Amino acid sequence: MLVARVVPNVTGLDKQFDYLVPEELHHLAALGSLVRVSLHGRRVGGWIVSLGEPELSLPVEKLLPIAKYSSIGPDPELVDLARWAAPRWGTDRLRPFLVAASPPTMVAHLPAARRTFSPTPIGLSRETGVWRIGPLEDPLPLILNAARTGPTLVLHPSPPAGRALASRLRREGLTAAVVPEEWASAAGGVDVVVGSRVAAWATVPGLRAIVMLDEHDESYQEERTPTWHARDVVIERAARVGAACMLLSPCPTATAMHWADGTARSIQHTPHSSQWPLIEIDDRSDIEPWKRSLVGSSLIRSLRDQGKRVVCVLNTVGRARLLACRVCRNLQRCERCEAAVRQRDDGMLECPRCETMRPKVCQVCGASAMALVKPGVTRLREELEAAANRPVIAVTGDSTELPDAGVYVGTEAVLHRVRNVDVVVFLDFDAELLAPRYRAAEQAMALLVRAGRLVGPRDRGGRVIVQTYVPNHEVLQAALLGDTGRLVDGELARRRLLGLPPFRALASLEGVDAESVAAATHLEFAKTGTSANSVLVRADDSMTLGHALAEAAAVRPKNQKGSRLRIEVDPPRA
DNA sequence: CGGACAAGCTGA
DNA sequence: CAGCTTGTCCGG
Repeated sequence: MLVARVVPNVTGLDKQFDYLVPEELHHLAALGSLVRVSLHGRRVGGWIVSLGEPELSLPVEKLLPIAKYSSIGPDPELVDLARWAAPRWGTDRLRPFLVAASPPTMVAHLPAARRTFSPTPIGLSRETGVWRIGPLEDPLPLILNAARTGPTLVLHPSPPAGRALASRLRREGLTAAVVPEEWASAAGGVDVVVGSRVAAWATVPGLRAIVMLDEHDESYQEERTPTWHARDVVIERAARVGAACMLLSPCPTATAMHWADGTARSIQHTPHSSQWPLIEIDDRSDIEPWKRSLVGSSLIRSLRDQGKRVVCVLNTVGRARLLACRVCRNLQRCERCEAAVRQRDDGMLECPRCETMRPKVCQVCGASAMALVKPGVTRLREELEAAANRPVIAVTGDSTELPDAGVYVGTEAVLHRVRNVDVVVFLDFDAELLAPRYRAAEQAMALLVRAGRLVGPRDRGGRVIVQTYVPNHEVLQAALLGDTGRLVDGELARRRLLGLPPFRALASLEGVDAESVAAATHLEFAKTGTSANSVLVRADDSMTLGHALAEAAAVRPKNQKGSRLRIEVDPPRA
């Protein structure tokens, strides 16, 4: 009697069930296999997560047989990795991780291996670590080196760029598979498996090396809970199978650098003067604050250079985030809750806290002439157009097809939407540098890197202009000199002092019973903001944190309707 | 999640 | 009290 424990592929059902493996499936059923089982009278899909279970929850004669074998599933190594990842990100569910590790469509047979290199027995441990490379530097040589030692997994933050990389590797004579589309080919065996975040879970037989490109990129973290991060997954995975793990980035995160320090692995530096774009700091600190406009003189020069394509970045949406009455000079606030109101695209004033709306009329004197103290993208577009003497396009998150123009303005999403750019201008970079988020500095640095790549090398005229009131900020100085290494020591010292990651672990809880669940963990926690629905929990390490959260969330009193609890471990915006 | 079943509400 | 809605429980 062979018994299999199955995780059903059903959301909201975090239980595992035992089934008998029929005789005719003995040769097929493996750890990770995708099967169909009948559960409570319906047929559902699921994964075999263990076989020959010694302690059954029910007597064998009560077990149902597995109804059907569906597909080859994740390698057993990845089922184990999922068991590690679940508590790491505060859950007891394996399902989200098994989904990530599974083929998108059923796979009956694996294709034969196609490898051009025979795996060598030599270890690659000396390659393991963080590689700081220039933003404009080609990572291909590093990838080829890794691939020469055996099957290699390459992670790229953007799926299209990952596919392009796979084509380049094929042109170099290597076999490559892009996951999840070519999951079966990857599982059959190729030289290089390429993919984005979810590729951290790809089945790669004989894995020898993992190369993560742009480790700093935030798309490596899953937005839905569990909020797993591909960087932490590949570090653990590489350690488990004895593969090399190379994290590449022009601006590695403090977490990556701490890992490199802690495991005593080498951090490689490469020279990169020519691989840094030209960054120009527009110091605005000598301008009287009440006279300031976000359209500075350096920006105006670029706008009037009709041959240049210019992208302006401002992270304020709508017409304005802060307004003052031109007559009585009072700052405009919500008549109900007193929060400062913002002006929407349609001109209405809206409270960002309680959503109360009113027309553009001063709540003190009734005048309707307003000064836009903190203007948004919509207003800036008009101002830029007047200064540029040519059309300016506002790029919002949802605008689909972009009209062709010489000048664009938008939130940082504009950096993902526009191509062939000569100049990127950050209108209010201090909002990024000084944002009240513990990762603000590295996030600001990552923005400069993205902008730098968009405009290309300095000898082709590419330029990034940064308008700021804090020109000596260490992020700006590091960017100016093309040396992000100098940032890390200070950043790590600050994080250690404040008890922040990577030295301690954080999770944010959101929902009506956030506070009671936080209390049940017996960990340190604090309310964030004004609402009791949102708390931040802290522990000495992420496993302690995750286990405590998974336990507390599992036993929480099943509250009435709408008691959704969102657990975000390693919250990116905290 | 989704089916089963029980308890609660409504209208004649 | 039939006929319907709403809530709670449970699955191998």
